[in-house]
Amino acid sequence: MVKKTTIYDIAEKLSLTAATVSRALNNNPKISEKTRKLVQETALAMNYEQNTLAKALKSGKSFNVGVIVPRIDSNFFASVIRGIEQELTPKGYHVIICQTHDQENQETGNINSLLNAQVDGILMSVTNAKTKNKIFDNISRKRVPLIFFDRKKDIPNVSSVTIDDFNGAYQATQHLIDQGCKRIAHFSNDRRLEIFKNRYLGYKQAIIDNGLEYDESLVIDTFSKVLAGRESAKQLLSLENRPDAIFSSSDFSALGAIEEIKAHKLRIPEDISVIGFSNEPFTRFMELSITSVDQSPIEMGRKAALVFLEEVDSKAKVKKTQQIVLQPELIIRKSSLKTAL
Amino acid sequence: MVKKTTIYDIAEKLSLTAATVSRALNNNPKISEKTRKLVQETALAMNYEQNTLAKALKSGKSFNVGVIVPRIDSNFFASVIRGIEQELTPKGYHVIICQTHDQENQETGNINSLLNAQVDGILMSVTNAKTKNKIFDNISRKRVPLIFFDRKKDIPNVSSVTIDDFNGAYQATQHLIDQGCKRIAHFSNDRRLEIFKNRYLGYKQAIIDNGLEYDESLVIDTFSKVLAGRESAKQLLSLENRPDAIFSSSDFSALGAIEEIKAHKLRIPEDISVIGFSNEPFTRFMELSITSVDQSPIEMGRKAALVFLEEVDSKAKVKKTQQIVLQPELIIRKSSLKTAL
DNA sequence: AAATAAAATGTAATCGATTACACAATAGTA
DNA sequence: TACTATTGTGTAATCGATTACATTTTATTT
Repeated sequence: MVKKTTIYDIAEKLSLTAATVSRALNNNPKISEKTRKLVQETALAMNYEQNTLAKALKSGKSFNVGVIVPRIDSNFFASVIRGIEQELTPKGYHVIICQTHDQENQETGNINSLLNAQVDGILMSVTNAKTKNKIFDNISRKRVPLIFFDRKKDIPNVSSVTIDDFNGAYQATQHLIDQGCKRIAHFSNDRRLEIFKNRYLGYKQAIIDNGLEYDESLVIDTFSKVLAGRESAKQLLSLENRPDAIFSSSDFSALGAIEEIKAHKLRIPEDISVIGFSNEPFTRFMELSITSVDQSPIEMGRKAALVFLEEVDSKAKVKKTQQIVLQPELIIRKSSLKTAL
Repeated sequence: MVKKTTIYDIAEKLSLTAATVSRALNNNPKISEKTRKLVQETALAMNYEQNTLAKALKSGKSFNVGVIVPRIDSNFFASVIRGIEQELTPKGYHVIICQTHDQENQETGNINSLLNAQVDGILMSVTNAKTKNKIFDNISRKRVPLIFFDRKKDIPNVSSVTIDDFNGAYQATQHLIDQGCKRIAHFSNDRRLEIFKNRYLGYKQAIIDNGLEYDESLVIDTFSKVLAGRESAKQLLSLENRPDAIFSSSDFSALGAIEEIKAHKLRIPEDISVIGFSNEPFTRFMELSITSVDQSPIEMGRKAALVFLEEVDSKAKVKKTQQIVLQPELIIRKSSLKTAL
């Protein structure tokens, strides 16, 4: 291991003290311009690089930020992370990414690991399961800023950046109605999570506002998986009065539904229209492109990062909690468009 | 900020010294069973948690490992990362993920950031561009283990985990020939990267071994993008003697080719067969599922992590460099299968 | 020139954990 | 009992950077 240059080495070379060198490098005002320049040039010449660990130990900051997501191989979460990076990297933070794979114990483990690694903050999207609040108490006890994005929990004093799922769902459902659909089914998911609850509520409200009949049997609880979507579609297609549209809370289950509908030799969108949620890239790639609700993930990540930056540098005793809500956009494609544009 | 429990707090409470507490917690043999138990119980009761920064400062290790990939929103890289996590997380390491977005300056910046953050190792897949070796000298000068996966560079003393791209390409091409294809085109990419060079060579060898004519004009340099694939396919379809198959070095450009072929009202695989590379999930999802070469990314990640673990703990003066090569698997789907199974 | 203010630098403690070395307590032996 | 091993703890330095406080040097004022 090659010995790295420290401020002591620089100090010795210039017959100064480490304190002076430290101040010169940090542009402390009470250092002469001459010394500052001399030190900085010498540091450069000696290939000096600050030991971030020492700095972190002293300052109590690690300049690491933890991001916990259900998975990274979804375009949505990858894009949120991209947005977070865009704001945080320039500020010197590093983003440590952890995946929960939607498992509660993984979530708890991730949080513990991150806290143990002294992260300066945690930005997360919670898992499907209803996690015990104990671990979150742990975070707040340590005064580590916690910011939820997309999938939040209602915890006092925790900020969040979400989209208006209700409105996204309402728009999608309204579009289906405008296209002439009368019996619109909905693929829901764990409604203990606000995102799924709100998508369900937006769907229901649009049905009611348009004077259509709200039929509980057309609401199916399923998962964000292609196979789950197939199963749920099969269930719907076996109804004696089958639906003429499906609004899914997930692109993946929407895809499964499309596969199943095709397997039944029904036409999309003529016989059954389909809309997904998240605007995953494949919805655009498909031969039969899928209408979906875009959640502006980059924007979401950036906003979450900005909230973190505010909180982490805040000395305020009373934290002002923010609940930012972004507006989603319906991207209309073939799977729901009966009339050519 | 709530004051965290330190070993000094425990020491004071038990009228011991920090040294004893430290040893007791680390199961140092020269501590009495009684003291060890007492200390550990007290630590538990006081909610003691080790300050990893202090430990890292002292040991010179950060227990952070950097992983650099072109992008995380590709199933392949996300899966490699998953494999790395599987091996490293249980050993107490944290994985810091950085994306280059295939840009050389980002790559250099990422490496610098990671080195600055004192990572204990860097696992990476290099960018397309031919990066100057200077930055890599930097890594080796610091004695930070560097392991390449998938996209490597030939640098002395650097281990790598790759797949046998030559063989994967050979298998794919052979399969096309077995299906009766005679004029097989190839979408290549930056052949300064070994993966693309080897896929090209495997393709070429299979053509030659089967006594077919190797036609340079059927090899197109393109990019791993849907649009790039469309453009390249358009180029091929305008040839007077157009190909009857395309073996693409990327699933994304294969998808683009399929779109273009369909736009020309040609049938797949009857008129033109298509094979991709990487086995991205969408290749399975498509209505017209795409034959592709699976690279066992999880396995690749795990292997790379194991190599890292060996190197990081090795006190050996002479590093034994490993070049691990995994075997790919051809996944045959509709886009190339003319005869039903 | 003397007195005072301002600027630059040095001293030393601190962050929390680890560990070589020193020393004390206990056990074992003659 | 006295003497040597053995085992368990304590002391204090260390990792590298930061910073309150003390001290010295330089600049300004009268």
